Amino acid sequence: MDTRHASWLNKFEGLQKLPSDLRAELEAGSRIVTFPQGQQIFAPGEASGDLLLLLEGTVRVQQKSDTGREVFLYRVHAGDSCVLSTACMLAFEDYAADGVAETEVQAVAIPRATFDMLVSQSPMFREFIFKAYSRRITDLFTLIDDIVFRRLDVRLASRLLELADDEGVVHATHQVLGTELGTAREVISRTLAEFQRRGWVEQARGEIRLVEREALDRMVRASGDR
Amino acid sequence: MDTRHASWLNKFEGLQKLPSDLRAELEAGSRIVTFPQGQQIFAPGEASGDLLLLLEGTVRVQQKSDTGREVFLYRVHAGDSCVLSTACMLAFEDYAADGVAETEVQAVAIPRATFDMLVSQSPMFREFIFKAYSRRITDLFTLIDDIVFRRLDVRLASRLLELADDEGVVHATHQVLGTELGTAREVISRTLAEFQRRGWVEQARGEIRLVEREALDRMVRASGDR
DNA sequence: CCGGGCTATGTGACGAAGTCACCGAGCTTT
DNA sequence: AAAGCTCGGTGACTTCGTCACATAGCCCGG
Repeated sequence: MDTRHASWLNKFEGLQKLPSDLRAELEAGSRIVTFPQGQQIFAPGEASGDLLLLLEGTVRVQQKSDTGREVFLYRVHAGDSCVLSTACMLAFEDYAADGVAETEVQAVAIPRATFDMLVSQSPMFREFIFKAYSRRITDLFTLIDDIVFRRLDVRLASRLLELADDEGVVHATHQVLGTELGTAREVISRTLAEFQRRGWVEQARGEIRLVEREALDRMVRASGDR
Repeated sequence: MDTRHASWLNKFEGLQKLPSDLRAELEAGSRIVTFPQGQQIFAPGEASGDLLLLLEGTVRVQQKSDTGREVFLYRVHAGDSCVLSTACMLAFEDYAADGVAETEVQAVAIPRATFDMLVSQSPMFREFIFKAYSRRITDLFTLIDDIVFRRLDVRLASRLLELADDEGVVHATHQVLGTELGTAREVISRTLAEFQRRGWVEQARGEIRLVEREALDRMVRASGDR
């Protein structure tokens, strides 16, 4: 292994301190893959067989309902591992979630054999994996909590702040925001109209400019933070 | 190890075929514990340090919200492992879920050291654990799907059928059903009143008698099953 | 540069669900 | 039997989801 180049391993906090023999094996026993934007990365049917660690880009994981609507579940960022693909790997029964590349995605694909080897040999790697699982589970807990208890305007305000770019502009249609929050487009339209009326945002087709971040922030803050 | 008595290992489908040396180690390196009904089994603060496998009884896992209300997340049955306790084990940051013994509970407590040993030595045990994680995650997916998309009357009907005993009686207060479904007591009261008006159930303090299981069943069936 | 045809957004009416305030009815305790 | 609790019932109101349909911005071929 070439030790001059910055190994992708350094992107993953839990893996940086792996003993060097395992690092080498991991690098040798995996490969780097890329997906174009919009590509379906995993789906109920097709078991990929690899564990994916994201280097670049984001993957959105969402649930298709029978009724055709979709709920956003969580987002996998660079530096995260996509543990749901291990569920795929184990060919675990019926689940309706699928993962889509939101941007172009670069990831490390660790095949089952390498994965098994590492899990058995390295307590550190195990911890990495288990932490990833726990994190997903706790994320889902807070999502449920949000859906059940928090008001929609607060959730929307909070999400807008998250999604805004450096200029304070969110590039997303009302429809997209709707599925992100598990609600209907109309509700988003109405809520945004209200924000606009208060002078907090300005809207154009496909984008929302945050004019008064502070106001949005205050709204979020006023209801149990997060 | 005494091989005449039925080992608790046989209660767990994924563990029955463990090689006998590992079986022995597992039995030796773990202990059986019991909790009285109502006992808190794990909570955000206290990391128990053990992985629990349930032999008898049920544990309800729920999320406390800041506002004081609670959401039911899932139920751990006999034969399941309580993987969230591994999250505890790893002392994983902030999560607000806690586990309570619904009945008297008997479980196997596997300490961290034994757990580590088994994970590293047995692919079968690994699969057992990973499947347990995946199962929890997919359960949470369907819970979210339910909360977002299914009508409350359908969810209630379905839950009543699940919770009914052999005589078709559900022993639970409206409040309890409310938190099970992540909704308010009043809503449950109203919905049950409607069921009663239709002659599907009869109510007494703290119990609901299902008179027309078929009707409830039909209602569930009529909306995308499950 | 004009007019389809697409996609994004606006709106009103209504139904379903959650919230609040308060009441009364049953069980328990003393 | 009275006090005190838990459980359940009810009306008024708000928020949210759904449906149907209108309008507005955008792209593209002619």
